[in-house]
Amino acid sequence: MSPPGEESCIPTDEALERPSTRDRILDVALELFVQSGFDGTSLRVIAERLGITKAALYYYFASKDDMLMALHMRVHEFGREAITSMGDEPVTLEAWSELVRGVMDQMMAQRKLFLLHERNQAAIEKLHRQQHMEAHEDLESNFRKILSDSRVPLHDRVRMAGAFGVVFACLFLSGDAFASVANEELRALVHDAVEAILKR
Amino acid sequence: MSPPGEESCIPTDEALERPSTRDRILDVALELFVQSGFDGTSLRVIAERLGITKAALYYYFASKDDMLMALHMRVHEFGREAITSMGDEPVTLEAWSELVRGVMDQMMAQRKLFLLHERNQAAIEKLHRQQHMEAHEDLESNFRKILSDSRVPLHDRVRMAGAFGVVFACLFLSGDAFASVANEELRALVHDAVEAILKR
DNA sequence: GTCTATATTTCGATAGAC
DNA sequence: GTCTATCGAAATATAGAC
Repeated sequence: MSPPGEESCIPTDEALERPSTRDRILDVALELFVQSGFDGTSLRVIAERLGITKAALYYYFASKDDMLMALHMRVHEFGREAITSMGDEPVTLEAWSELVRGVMDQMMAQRKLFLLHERNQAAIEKLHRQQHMEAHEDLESNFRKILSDSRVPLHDRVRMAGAFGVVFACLFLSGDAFASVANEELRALVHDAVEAILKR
Repeated sequence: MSPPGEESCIPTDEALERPSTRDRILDVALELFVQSGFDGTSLRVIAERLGITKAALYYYFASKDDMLMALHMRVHEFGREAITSMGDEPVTLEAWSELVRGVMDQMMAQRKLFLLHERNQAAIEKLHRQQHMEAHEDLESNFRKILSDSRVPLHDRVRMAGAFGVVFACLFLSGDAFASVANEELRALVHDAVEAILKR
């Protein structure tokens, strides 16, 4: 009993601790949700890959949706600071360039988490509806809100959306076309392209 | 009996004919697959919205997958000419600009069809696996093949991917942020942004 | 914490009348 | 072409022993 929620990570014995069962479940779930989609992944295969049974999963998660929610929350942490750093004043192209660069770094570091969102939009939106998460403040809704800010010239907003699209296309839409390119080299090339689109 | 396949459209009586039941089914399915995802849409709700029963759907389609496949094929027609127009010689930035412009027009005209693909990648990939569609020649696989062509400088390939991302972000990732903008105005602004990224 | 066993539901699909 | 009725499969989720 007393199923563990999102426990605070108090390192009891230095950096010796292996990932908890809960985290191992989430790692496997993330892998499979990206590969086969949320709906295409049954609890049975998740359990099988972990070497446990379906029922054991329910000790850690109240439902399958709960797993998706836990993974969804992981992404939030990243987007939060980046987005909230922009206040309510109109965004400038220079500030946007800075933001896009930061988001790109996070996307490269947490590739799978962002792929999860790209490939399971329907399932995640369903979650949002069920849990009445109104003022949810996630990355893409804030992204869209900024792009709707009529105080910023339309020309600039299109460039801002486009700059983000450059990153998105190079990291995700391109599949593994750039997989053989070193991270630093790709980062520099993408950043130059972003600059080209945001420069006046 | 004799369930109708993809019939050739011989206009029997001028432009008088209303959409066939088969097409009405596909229209509703497209709407719902985009809204709730393929897996999140049951045949029951499709039938209900059409005012018929589940069983009636099977007169027109052999399976639910068959519906998705029919919609998938609709997109193919668009991408084909655009992609096959580029032969096997290395793509230039100028040719790519032309191609991106054409794809953008098709995306604006057939928005829902492209949304279907963006939001149901997992389901469509599963289709491809089951039907062993190897040399499938669809839009995104050709897109990725071109971006992997090592005869083109990496710098240019990143720009090409980015240019496509600009379109993608402005039309899809931005949601309805640009919904109030006239098509022609948006088209011009996006194209300028694409030019900025493809210009040497 | 993990198991076996089972309840419950929903969905895709089929059979056959009309 | 569309219906009623039903099948069979697979999934999520629960109960309770260990």
